[in-house]
This record gives sequence, C-alpha cells and structure tokens, in this order.
Amino acid sequence: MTRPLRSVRVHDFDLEQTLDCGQVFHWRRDGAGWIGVIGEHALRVEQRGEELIVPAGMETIAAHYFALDHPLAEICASFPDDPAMAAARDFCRGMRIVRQPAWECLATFITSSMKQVAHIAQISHTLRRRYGRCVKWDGAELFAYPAPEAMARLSETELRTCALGYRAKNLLGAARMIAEGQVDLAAVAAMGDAAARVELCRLPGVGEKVANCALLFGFERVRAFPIDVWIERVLRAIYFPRKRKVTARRLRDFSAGYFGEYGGYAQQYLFHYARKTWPRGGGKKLSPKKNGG
DNA sequence: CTCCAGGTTCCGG
DNA sequence: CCGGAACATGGA
Repeated sequence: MTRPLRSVRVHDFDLEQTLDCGQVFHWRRDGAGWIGVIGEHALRVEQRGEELIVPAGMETIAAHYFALDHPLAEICASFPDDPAMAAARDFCRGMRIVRQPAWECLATFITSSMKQVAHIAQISHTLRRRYGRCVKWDGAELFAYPAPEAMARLSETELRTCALGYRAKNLLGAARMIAEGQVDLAAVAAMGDAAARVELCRLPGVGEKVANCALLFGFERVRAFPIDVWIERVLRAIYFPRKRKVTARRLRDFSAGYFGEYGGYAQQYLFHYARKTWPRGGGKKLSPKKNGG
C-alpha cells in the first residue's frame, strides 16, 4: 500500500547537500531519494529539479522541516567576502539548516563527542530502534527518537550496550533532568541566545560546542557558531595562518564578530566544504591563500 | 597496531 | 584564563 505523492515547489534547495552535510544523522539513501523521520512522521523524500516529492499530507511538515522559507539568497549574500567563504558557498549551494526537533537534536549531539559522523548515525539508529516509537512508512519500519521520559527510565548499563561509551551517563543524565523538569526545553526556546546557551550547558555532556549545535540545528538560532575540530582547522588555516598560540577564546570571539547574523549557516557551509574537500587530518596541507579578516 | 573522531570535565599552573 | 589528561568505541 503506497501513499499517493505530492510535489512541493523548491528554489535554492539541494536535498543531497542538506541531508549529507553532517547536521542530521538518521536519514538513509533510498534510490534517488531519502527515507527518514520528521518528529513522529516517517516518510520518503526525493528531489527532482525544482520539485520535492513527498507523501500526500506531508507537504507542510516537509516544507517547515527543510526550512524552505529561509531566505537562502539573502543568507548567502550576508557571508563575509573572502575566498574560503566563496568556495564553501559555491560548493554547498542549496544547503539549508533544517528544523530538527529540539530534544532529538540535543541528544544526538550529546552522543557526538569524539565520534565520527558514521558512528553518530549508528548510535542514533540503535537508540531509535531499541527505545523509539515505531512509525511505518509503506511497509518499512522506521523509528522516532525516544522521548526524554522513555530514555530516563533506562539504566546506564542498558544504555551502554548501545556502544555509547562514556556518553551513556551524559545522555541519561540529560534525559532525566529534562524529564523531571529541571531543564525545560520549551522555556529554552523562548530565551535569548546567550541565556539559552547557559541553560543548555547545565545538562551533563553539554558544553559550548554541543550547546551551539543544539541552538543552531534544534532551536533555529542561525547565528550560533559551533567550533569543532574541523571548524577549528578551518579558522586556524584560513584566518590565522602561521600564527602560534591562537586560543579557543580568540577563535570564538573572532567567529562571533566576523561571520555575521547568519554565522551558523556560514559555519555549516565551511564545515561541509572542508570535510568533503580537505585531506583527512587536513589543514596543514592547505594553502592559506588570503586572509579574510 | 596506531591514530583520530562535530567534546566535556576536572585539575594544576 | 590556559594547557593536559581521562573518558569508550570503532573506522581508516
């Protein structure tokens, strides 16, 4: 039994770049399309030129999730004018920051510390399959991300069997604090960026980087600028060439000022570009070219 | 086998 | 404030 399909008109949108850029980890390729879950809705999506094919009834949900209303041309035009940013903008054309549900985004990034993207995806799938609600899509079994309340009932030992390592304690602790109401994600959503970041950092396993990922990918804070190992390489190689002793604080202050009101988008474009085009462990080999700031 | 991965936390200068 | 080290697990 196949649901009828509908077409959503898209401009400045690239589904491949959007789902393969390392912002969300559970979507799987299915022929020319992708299969995944938006909240509690399982679906297959496929892009054909300027059309996004989705199951009937999912048009609005998909359009919201994929942030088709973000003014991408304006966003890209706001990026600082330097060679690296121009290359990233060209490489990532059509990539959008999707609107992930806050908890699954936050939880996923709690499990991301010191893990490769492939591992993060693996952990996400395991957690969904074992503890998430089953949502069917045309016969395929997909799973929603387990709610904080469901996760809070597990033991650390149980969670550890999902290959989480030391992250199990953090994920469980965060789930319990949220389930018990010690941290209210709905309240976080109503706070300013700085206050929201402080609040998220009260959760175990959530430091500045994970908090910024949650803010950017789960709370629509398009200015949040997560600095991970890749972005740190980019910043050092491109904007601080041949400089010794560039502190984390220096990188943070520079990023907050240099990349502008859509800094989070700029960050994700640089992240994806560097990860796909720089040699592994890269940065050192890249020619610095010109300094943009 | 060694190295590293979308870090956080704790500890000593 | 800053640099190091521990923390688990699995690809490359």
